[in-house]
Amino acid sequence: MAKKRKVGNLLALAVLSYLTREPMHPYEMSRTLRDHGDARSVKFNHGSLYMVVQQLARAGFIVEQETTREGQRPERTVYVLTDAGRHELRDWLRELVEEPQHEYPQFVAALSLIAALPPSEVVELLGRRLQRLAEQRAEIRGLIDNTLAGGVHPLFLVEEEYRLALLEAESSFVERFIEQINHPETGWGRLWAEFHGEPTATYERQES
Amino acid sequence: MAKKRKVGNLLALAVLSYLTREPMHPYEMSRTLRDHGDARSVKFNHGSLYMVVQQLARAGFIVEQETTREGQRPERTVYVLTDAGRHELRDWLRELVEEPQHEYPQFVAALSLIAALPPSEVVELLGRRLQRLAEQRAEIRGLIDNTLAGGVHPLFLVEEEYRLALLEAESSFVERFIEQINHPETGWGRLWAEFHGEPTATYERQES
DNA sequence: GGGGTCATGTAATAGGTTACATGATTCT
DNA sequence: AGAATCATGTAACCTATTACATGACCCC
Repeated sequence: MAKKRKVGNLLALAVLSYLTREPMHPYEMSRTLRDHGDARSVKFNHGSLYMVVQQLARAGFIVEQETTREGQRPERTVYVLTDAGRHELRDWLRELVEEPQHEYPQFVAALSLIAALPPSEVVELLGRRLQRLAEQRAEIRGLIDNTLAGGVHPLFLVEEEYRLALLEAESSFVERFIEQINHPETGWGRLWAEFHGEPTATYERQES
Repeated sequence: MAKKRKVGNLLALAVLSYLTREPMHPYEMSRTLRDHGDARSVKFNHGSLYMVVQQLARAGFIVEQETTREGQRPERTVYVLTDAGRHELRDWLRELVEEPQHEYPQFVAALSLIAALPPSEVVELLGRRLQRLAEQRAEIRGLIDNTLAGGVHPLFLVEEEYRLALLEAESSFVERFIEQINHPETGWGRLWAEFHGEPTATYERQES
């Protein structure tokens, strides 16, 4: 499924959504992206924004409203949403909410090739990952609490709650994985280590 | 963190890893990617593979070994891993296992802008998402079971187990989210609906 | 023996990221 | 007043995706 959009970059989705509120010039979008914290959810970089705006204009989803200039600053072009644009926004959002997309997180790739590292090292690395995951969770939790304390409605933080849920799931997974490698009876570590020509002592079954 | 790699595409990681086993020509890599099912974990497309191979060669991680030709088929160039390549593979893998990377899943973006849709619709869409999530979980579960039945060691399926864990977490999250919208006392639906100028009947508190 | 599709690669195009440019403002 | 940073945009470069090309093999 997942139809091919004329403009596929998710930045474009944010732009469309901002323009439903009021016309804007690119720099203001840029500012909003960062201030409003949406840059945590959508990959953002200055250059791409101008590109995306162009693409949206070419596709007829937005149009130039006026070009103003203050003093000697560069001109700022203000854009407005068209009907087509409003439609695209809804349609796209609907699709994203309804259909889970197949994605390629880096950790998945790493896991699929992880046998290339020796198990002793993997266990160590996974341990460090657990720490970092805990830090990230704490950070998000902090962000959520602070923002809520400022009177923001929790609806505007769902994406952070979601991220948090995923991080927790990942942490549990990693813990289980470590145990599976280390388990003295049924652990995978032994075969794995042999395969690497590593000393297998750590994984040796204790025949008492 | 996350240092800048000379070749950043994860396809390159797979290529490096294949080449630790034996020299190969690009088409064989392509084949392996698909047969071995790694294309589920690493975004793959024919064109990009040749590009990545070029980049790896330019970076000195692999070198041409020989160029053979069978009959009138196009030439096939066989590549070997260099020491630098072997080193890059380990270093990269280590990083990916140790450091969780900040990523931008589509659903996160959608959630961050979801207030742009009216709550009644959102609930419906989320319901459909739940179904699809269940289907995907079933599919992965099936894949895992079949593969295990074929005698493959579970270590080579960790990435699928991981995916599964994430899908489960997402499902729970979505269920909770739906409840939060619908909850008759504390639900978010009401304010949200008003904000959209929707009839709020569904969310009206029943003052009996 | 003509129509698919497999094997194998190159070239054209579009997309995204980094670097550059330059007036304005603020800091010390 | 010079340094740093903000505001605003363009251009150059690199990456990735699609399209094109062509001989071989297989099916009916």
